[in-house]
Amino acid sequence: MPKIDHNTKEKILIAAEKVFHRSGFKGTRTTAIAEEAGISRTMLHYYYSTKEDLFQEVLNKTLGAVIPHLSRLLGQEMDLEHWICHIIDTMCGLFEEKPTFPNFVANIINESPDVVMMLATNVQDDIPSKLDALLAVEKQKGTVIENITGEDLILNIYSLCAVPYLGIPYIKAKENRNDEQMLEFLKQRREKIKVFVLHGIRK
Amino acid sequence: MPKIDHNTKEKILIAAEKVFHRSGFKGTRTTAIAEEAGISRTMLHYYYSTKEDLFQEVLNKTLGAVIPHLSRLLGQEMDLEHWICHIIDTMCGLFEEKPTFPNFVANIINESPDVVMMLATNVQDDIPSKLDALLAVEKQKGTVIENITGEDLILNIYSLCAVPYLGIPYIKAKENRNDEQMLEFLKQRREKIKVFVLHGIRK
DNA sequence: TTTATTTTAAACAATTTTGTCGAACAAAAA
DNA sequence: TTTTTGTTCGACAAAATTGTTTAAAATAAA
Repeated sequence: MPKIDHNTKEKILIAAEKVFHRSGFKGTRTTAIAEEAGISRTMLHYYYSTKEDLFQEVLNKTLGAVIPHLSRLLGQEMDLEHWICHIIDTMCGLFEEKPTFPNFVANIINESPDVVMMLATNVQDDIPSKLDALLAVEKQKGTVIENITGEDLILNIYSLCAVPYLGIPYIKAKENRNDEQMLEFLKQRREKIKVFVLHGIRK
Repeated sequence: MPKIDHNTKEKILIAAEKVFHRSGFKGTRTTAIAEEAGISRTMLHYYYSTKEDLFQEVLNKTLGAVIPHLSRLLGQEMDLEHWICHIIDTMCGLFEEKPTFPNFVANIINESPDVVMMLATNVQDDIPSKLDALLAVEKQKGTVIENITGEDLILNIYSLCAVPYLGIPYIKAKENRNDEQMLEFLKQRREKIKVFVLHGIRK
């Protein structure tokens, strides 16, 4: 039995992920995906019947990639300060692996109300509530400000980590950075975010 | 001389702004703009010859709306702390006026390399450098952390202010907020950002 | 070699999206 | 009133996009 060339199918999925993430569903042309993958548009329909199907695969793959990061995050016991650093490392690690992820999230939020509803009802509140618990400990010790919740905190962290990835083309153009310099910028930024957040909640 | 119905033309531009901001150029259908404006698609071509033209008008209008905010911002002398609060109020005020603005910025950055180049070379560095100057004063006094630049700071502020607007549909769905509750959330968030940022740079 | 699978190119149809045209209509000017 | 100018709509043409089909290679397994 002749084997299937998973390589091409995989190439298409990777290209589709890139293009769908950047441009949303309506904004992408299947031609753009084929070009990105370096194959003919016929091949695209050979492995994935329609644009909708391919998008669904991308959606599954992308959301699936978040799960292991989440469980690794939740499976460890430490104090607030260390856990915040842990969250920032995990989040930036995910974005380094999938730099288009923040774009994808922004796009589906504004394009697919059904997916948003699914996420809003299904996504675990584990992280905000764990943060609330750790915050409560520190508040009693008087080491952190009162007027902040776990939800505020995770929103702050997501904001700080995600925006640089939303603006990569701009940040590169602004200072004429090449890919290597961009990575260095993001590496430094991760550490700066840690300092900023830890100070930001300190009383 | 018969008068022109500026009302319809304006309605189209407002609708186009909304749709282009949310979906980018490739992602928007002129039908969606016409529906949003409550007029027929023919009217759209009557006032604006092509989709490209209309997008250009939206681009001009949107970028034009930023100028007064910027000049109001730069025209005042105050210390670091007050100026940071001033920036946050100005930025959130702009986003309140144009809630789709952060989306628009994210879209053109990933869709229009030419606009990005134009912005990257033309946009004033007034704000980062003014922040640098104010930071230098405070660093000498020893009241703020050393390892932060004006660029870091403005990126932090933009991140914190913009992301909630990128995620409005999600934030509304998550807690079943209506429009009024959403406004209240954003109002409170503005104040929380001020506290967070001021603490975040404090030594 | 023979066979089955993968790949491409080209042509094609179907659908969606964009843009145009002409007739009808309204309102102001003559 | 008639004419002119500006506005609106429906029908239509043109272009772009998606998806299918065919034939012909290239490739890998039997």
